[in-house]
Amino acid sequence: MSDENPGPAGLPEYAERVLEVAERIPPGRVMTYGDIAEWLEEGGPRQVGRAMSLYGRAVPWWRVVRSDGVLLPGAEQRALAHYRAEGTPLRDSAAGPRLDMRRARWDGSDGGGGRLHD
DNA sequence: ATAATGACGTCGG
DNA sequence: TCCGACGCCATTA
Repeated sequence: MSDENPGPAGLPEYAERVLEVAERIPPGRVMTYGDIAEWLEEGGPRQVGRAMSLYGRAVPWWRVVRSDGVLLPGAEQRALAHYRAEGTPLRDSAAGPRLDMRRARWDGSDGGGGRLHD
């Protein structure tokens, strides 16, 4: 049987962990698919992306982004509105606004002294 | 079992 | 900066 091991919330355990991290990302900051995978020490960027596409609608999905800072295809306007509202660092490129990963990327550590950037 | 697909990532040109 | 080729890995066809 194609078992998915649904957790208490009714979704696969792995997806549940991904969503848990996504909810942890502070406003104005973002995390990449790859970073979340490493942080979980399980799966890879594509698995995180899959989990988000299937179950991520209930969490701040706009804070989970690609490493190159490209806005989520198909939801660019929605994402942009959130970024502006949260003050997420953006960058202007010829093709349009992109995330300024250098400043927006969050490593998973809380602000309490554990910041590695900036 | 093999091939194609996807909310990815890195590298070379 | 932009674009294509490859690598990666679970799911689908």
